Amino acid sequence: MSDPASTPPSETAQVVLSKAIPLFAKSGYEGVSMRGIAGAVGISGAALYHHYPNKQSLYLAAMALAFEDKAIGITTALEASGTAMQRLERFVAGFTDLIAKDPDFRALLQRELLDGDEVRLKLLADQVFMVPFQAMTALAKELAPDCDPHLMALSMVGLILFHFEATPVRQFLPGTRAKHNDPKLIARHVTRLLTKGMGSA
Amino acid sequence: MSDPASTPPSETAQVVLSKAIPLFAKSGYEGVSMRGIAGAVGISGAALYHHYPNKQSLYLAAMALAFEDKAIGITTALEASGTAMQRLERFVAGFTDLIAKDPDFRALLQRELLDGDEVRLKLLADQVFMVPFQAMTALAKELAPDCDPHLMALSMVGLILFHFEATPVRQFLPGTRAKHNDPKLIARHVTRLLTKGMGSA
DNA sequence: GTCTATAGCCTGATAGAC
DNA sequence: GTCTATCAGGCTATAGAC
Repeated sequence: MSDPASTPPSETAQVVLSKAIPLFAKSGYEGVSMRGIAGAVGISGAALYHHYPNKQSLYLAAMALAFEDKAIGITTALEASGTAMQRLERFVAGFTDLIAKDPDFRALLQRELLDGDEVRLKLLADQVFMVPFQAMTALAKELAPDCDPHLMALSMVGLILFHFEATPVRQFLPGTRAKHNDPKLIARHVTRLLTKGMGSA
Repeated sequence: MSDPASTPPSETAQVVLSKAIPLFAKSGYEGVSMRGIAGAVGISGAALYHHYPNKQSLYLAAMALAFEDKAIGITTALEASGTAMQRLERFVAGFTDLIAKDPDFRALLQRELLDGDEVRLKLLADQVFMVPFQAMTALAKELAPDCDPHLMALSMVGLILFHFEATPVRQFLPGTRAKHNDPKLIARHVTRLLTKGMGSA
């Protein structure tokens, strides 16, 4: 059982989640079977039900682990010292790096946006986005006082995320270069676009 | 059978696709059964196999139909007369409208980016993005000659798309307003961001 | 805590009548 | 072109031994 505040989760229960996360990221909830997870862990399918009452609760626990602590890295860059511009630059670099280095997190994020129910979306919002989002809207108010800060914060996230979402289709589009996969280049591009727009000033 | 260039596809074969598209958009490939599609059409599961040899080919035909003609609306705005700025504004408004008015298309686009194999991604690239993407990079070269046009074109798409992708989670984020769902407002926000950035100039 | 065995259901796909 | 009936196999979940 995964249980809040009574007994600590057993070691195997944690291992199960760590093996399940990449599977769910790659194939989604319906594309992964309990047998498949059990096989990855090295136990039988029935043993899973000793740790989690059903597939849904296992999945929810996996999401909770996959999203754990993700807010911290995003927020620190936003709340660090420096000018608003410097904080923006650090946030873009940091979030780009996070997405680039944790493809499972990115895939699960995309999947939850498509298929998440109220409970799962609230988990995602509370655990990942709530805190940094407020710092982002605050930053937006500073840098672009005449823009809607809510829309601006979403634009920041989407601008970065989409360059990675689009990776699989980019190879079929004209003008692709290997460098377009480089997180550093993407971060520089996004920062420039956010600060100056397309205007060549 | 769905067949290229020999016999025209039967009327039922088309109806099957039009019923399958919203189902695949809502639940994904694995989340939709042949029986489910058959039920939506009003025929038995076995009858489907008279029109399509298996589930995969039915899905592929559904994607081909869902993506049909999507490039046209996107491209016309880009190739219309007027200044580069006017073309950008029309493109953003047009693409935002397309995404807002065809949620199935948006969902299938997201799903293909997550789960599409080479064949399906190439279909998506060729049928939807190839032509407008070239017009977009050309526009980017005009408006932002010192930026990478490939990255800029992707940024335009992602910036618009993400505001709709994020809709289900936005309700749990601070500062949400009903107006943030308005395509016109989103288009205005994106246009402003693309042209001027966050700078309050 | 893990196993084997299995129930009960749903799946994609086929056979053959009409 | 559609039907009913069916197959073979995968699925979640449970029962009960160890």
